Amino acid sequence: MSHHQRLLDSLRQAGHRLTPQREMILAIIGESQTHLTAKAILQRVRARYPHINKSAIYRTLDLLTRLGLVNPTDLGHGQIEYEIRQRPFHHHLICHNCGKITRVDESLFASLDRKLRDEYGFAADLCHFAIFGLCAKCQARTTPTRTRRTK
Amino acid sequence: MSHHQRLLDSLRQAGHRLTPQREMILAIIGESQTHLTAKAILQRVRARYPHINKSAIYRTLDLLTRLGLVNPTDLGHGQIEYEIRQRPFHHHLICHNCGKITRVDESLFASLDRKLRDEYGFAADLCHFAIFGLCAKCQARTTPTRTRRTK
DNA sequence: ATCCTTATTGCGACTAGTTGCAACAACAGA
DNA sequence: TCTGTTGTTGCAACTAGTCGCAATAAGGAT
Ligand SMILES: [Mn+2]
Ligand SMILES: [Mn+2]
Ligand SMILES: [Zn+2]
Ligand SMILES: [Zn+2]
Repeated sequence: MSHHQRLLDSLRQAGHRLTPQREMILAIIGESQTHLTAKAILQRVRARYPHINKSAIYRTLDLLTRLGLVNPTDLGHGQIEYEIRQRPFHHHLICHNCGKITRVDESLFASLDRKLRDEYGFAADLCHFAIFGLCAKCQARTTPTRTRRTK
Repeated sequence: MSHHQRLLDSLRQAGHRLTPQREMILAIIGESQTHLTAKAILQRVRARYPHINKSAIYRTLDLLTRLGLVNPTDLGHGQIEYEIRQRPFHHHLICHNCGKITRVDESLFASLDRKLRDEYGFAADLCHFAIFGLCAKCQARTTPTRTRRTK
């Protein structure tokens, strides 16, 4: 069964209607190998279905998020970006200074997940985090010798 | 030295000007014991200084964030909320289902911090996370006995 | 194939947040 | 205290995202 078909079925099985708008949005997110903004999705759908409105995009993305099919994430680009939710999960390390984004595996969060369950009984959604900080290079640069101020 | 004074000094020492607008915004965030939205801050500043514009609020909050003095966080209420950054850090567990917010200590992230440094040389800003998921009560409710569908 | 219920849509008006620009005012220097 | 530089402000116009509502159409039932 195709990836796209799996998404359509999830929608129907949750009791939602399958509209051409939703089908196209799902096709675009399902095919994409990268994070997509709502604007990018709108533009791509419009290419084949000019009538579509941005509300349908946002409402569909919201629905898919509630169903656990996509992850909305703020990667610091000024708009939310969407990505299909797929195992194995992954996260992103984002450098405040140079903007470099590194993809990391979900296993990093295993111990945090365990602690949250054990100590708080909390079942956390640890499926797509954006973690900001300084990459190795920028740490070296912004703390050169610690003797002289950078201006 | 007062809490408020410490914030003012940080601004000046970083080479920024101390305007009455900034002073009032800092006073309000510094005194607040809770997360505040930009709107709430604007309203409180306006009470004493009616002329102030929302741009000054957003720009000041942005500056304070860049200087590491406040944390902006999306707690799922539809607006960003701001809070003074203070040690010890803390994070929040937020239940998708009932909205309950639990405060947790920064120590939870110690092992993640270590792993990111060791494996990626990444110095993460782990000072104020919002972690969504299901609280203990809501897990019990939404997965009752696993034998019968909920509707 | 037709009908009916109601979920979903497009639309327009709204809120949250950002940005370019000209006027203003902090503050360093004299 | 006065002056000049330039960082900061208010403003207005903009982008991102949300919401209420009337029109539409999905899909279950007959
Ligand atoms: Mn991703
Ligand atoms: Mn907090
Ligand atoms: Zn970097
Ligand atoms: Zn709950």
